[in-house]
Amino acid sequence: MKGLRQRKIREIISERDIGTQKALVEALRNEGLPVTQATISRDIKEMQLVKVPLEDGTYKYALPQDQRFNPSQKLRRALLDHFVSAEAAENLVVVKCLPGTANAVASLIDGMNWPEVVGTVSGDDTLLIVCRARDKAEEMARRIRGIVS
Amino acid sequence: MKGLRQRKIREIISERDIGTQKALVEALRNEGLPVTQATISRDIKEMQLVKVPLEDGTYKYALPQDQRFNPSQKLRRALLDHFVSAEAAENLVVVKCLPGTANAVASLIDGMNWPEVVGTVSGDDTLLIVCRARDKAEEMARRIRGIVS
DNA sequence: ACTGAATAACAATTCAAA
DNA sequence: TTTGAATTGTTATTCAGT
Repeated sequence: MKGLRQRKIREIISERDIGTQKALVEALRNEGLPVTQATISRDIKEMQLVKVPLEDGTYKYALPQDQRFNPSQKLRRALLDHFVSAEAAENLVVVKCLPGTANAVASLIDGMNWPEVVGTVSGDDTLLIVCRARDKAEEMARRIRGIVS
Repeated sequence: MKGLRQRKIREIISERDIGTQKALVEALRNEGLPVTQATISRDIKEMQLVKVPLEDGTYKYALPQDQRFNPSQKLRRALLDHFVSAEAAENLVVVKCLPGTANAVASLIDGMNWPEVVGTVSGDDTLLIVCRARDKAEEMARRIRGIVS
């Protein structure tokens, strides 16, 4: 339950402004995740969310900002959310993701500027990582799987 | 009182880990700034400080992270803390700062990569901004003064 | 406008349970 | 190990005073 809930929390606080844990409890209830404030408080601690005072005098919960700027953290989070599988085929890695998420993952991989990666191509739920050489593809597939495990 | 107190707050939370407003109240008391939690709460809101959950299970107050990474915000903060005066002289701007702070300010100005600036030289409480042309120096002095006003 | 005292609102933790 | 209920601790705001 916890993993799903925490992902949902990230989703909710990214989409709209949530100012209190009570508001977050209600938002989660509406998403079919009944939970109490005590649990949310623990989640916030674990996820290292912060309550940010806004210009307009209100507050909102937000993701820790260094994670927002750190490309490999972003990729890790994206993979944790969307990754299904990764397999090497010749000089390619075929990465399966949840429907509609392959593009997001691909652009994060692009953003890593890994030297062994020539580029990526993505569809709806699958993306290809084009590597410089066959042996690099195997290594890359392992790296991707390693990130989520 | 407020300006000084808020600067002191920034100083304190940068130096050591402060986990609650009560702890901050005490720290300020020790610095000769008697104040109550209510006021701290308002300062935190105004300064947009956040309470960050740390890896070790504790919490600490911290500066908003985008300010930490934003060079012009950093310069602005440094100037608010340390700036005394800025005057153009030929193609130079002579910037006076509080004792011992000129170096810090100079390196932040270097970091701005302003095209009209050739470089900076700094002593203990004075720094020179070397501009490409005389008319640029006047403009630069105005810009510096503008930042703090 | 700024502040403190009191209070309300909110968040973290304890304790017990599954 | 995870959770909720109750509790305690902490923080935001109200209200009054300067």
